[in-house]
Amino acid sequence: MSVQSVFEIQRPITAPTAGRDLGDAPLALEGMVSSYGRDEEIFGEGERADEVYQVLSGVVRTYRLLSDGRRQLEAFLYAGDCFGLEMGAEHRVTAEAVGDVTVRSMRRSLLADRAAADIELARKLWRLAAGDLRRSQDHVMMLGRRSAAERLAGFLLDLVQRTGAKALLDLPMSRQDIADFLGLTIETVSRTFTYLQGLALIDIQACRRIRICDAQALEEICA
Amino acid sequence: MSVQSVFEIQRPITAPTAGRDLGDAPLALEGMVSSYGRDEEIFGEGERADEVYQVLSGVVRTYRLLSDGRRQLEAFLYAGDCFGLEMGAEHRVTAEAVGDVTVRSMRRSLLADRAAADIELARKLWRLAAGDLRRSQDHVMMLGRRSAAERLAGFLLDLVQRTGAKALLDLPMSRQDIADFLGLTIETVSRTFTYLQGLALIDIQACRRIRICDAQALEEICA
DNA sequence: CGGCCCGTTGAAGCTAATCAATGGCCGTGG
DNA sequence: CCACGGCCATTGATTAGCTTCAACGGGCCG
Repeated sequence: MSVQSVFEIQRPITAPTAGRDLGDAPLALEGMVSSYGRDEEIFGEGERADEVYQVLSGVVRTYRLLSDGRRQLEAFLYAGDCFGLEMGAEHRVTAEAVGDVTVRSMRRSLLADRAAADIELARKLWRLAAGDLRRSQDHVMMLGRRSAAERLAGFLLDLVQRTGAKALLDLPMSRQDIADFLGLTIETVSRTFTYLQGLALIDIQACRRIRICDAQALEEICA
Repeated sequence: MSVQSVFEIQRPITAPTAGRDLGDAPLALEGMVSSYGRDEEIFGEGERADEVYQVLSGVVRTYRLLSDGRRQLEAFLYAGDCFGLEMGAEHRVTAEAVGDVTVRSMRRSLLADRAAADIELARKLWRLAAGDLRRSQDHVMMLGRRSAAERLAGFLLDLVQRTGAKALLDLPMSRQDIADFLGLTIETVSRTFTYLQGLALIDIQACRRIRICDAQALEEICA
């Protein structure tokens, strides 16, 4: 990890942030900017949660491990997304850079102070938590009693929506990451990619470059 | 559904509510009390989310349906738990009474007004969302790539913790409810109950009355 | 050019789903 | 009080889908 600057000027974050009902500007943290390389840990499960983070560029994954080594990914975070904001004293997940990543971090205590004085900020934090909740609930829907094809189709469509990509999807994450997010094995994910390509719903131009050929059919698969 | 009274005096809710870090009293809504019978709908997915609810007695289930009829339960709500608090205009889940239930409801707009003035209330609402998020994330962990025994063991232990039961668990919900919560079929849930009894970890005194014989072994199963 | 990592593909095994039948509990009515 | 019917849970037999184990391939970097 390398620290690049402290208290830079806030640039508006252009990435889509989940819930948007009342006209609310996306949250922008203020604090120092850091960089992380591929697979580098930003914070670990169980560490003190003193800092809150926001992705500036790249993609971050959060996950928890079971005692036997199985890994469950909780989320992929894109530019604009915040993470590491805990109610308790400790981080409940590990956060790692999927590829090269830059993040802005802010002291949690500072954010709490601001929120105590600024009702608008408090509201934003609430929306943030609610947005994460919504995400997590959608994740539950994706895992319970769904076939591999349903899970992968849903995953791809979610990525399309989040990244604003029209048809050409760049997957920053490995097959293993996808498998651990969807509760499948890497082999099943790979086979399911091939299967969807066989249906002409996607085109695997490279293993991390997917063309969405028939988004509507993918939606139908999601049921 | 039957309305019983309006603006009753608030009684302190004694049920355990998830996160508890700073000394915070549990949230108590103010509003009218209603009763619902078994399987009665409190609100439906897609309806306008004008009211927020808190369970006074009984158990409530929330779920979403897929187009082919599969049902994914999101949560079981016990006394003290709040539900129906949405960011958007519509309810994202359906809420039903598992058995006989009484709830207190409050106009969302009223709650919003209070929260705008009362920073302490706003904080409570945030904690509430954060608690729900934590629950949902635990649910994700329970669904991704876990065996039926792991899921059921985790479910039973979660119930023990939430209800404060020592060893004798009263299950208010049907096997179908459990199956739809855990992403399994009713047959698998039933077989897994039998399997855990075979290991002498539980004793099925009646199909809705379970004695936890070896909580530690159940925890080990959860991995 | 060679090695390594990641992804794909193949074959066999296993877990949970599906299809089907039985059993037990409870409320109703004879 | 007992018989019947309906609902829920359990159990059995079979099937389907995913995992596991294994080998191969292809791209990237030294």
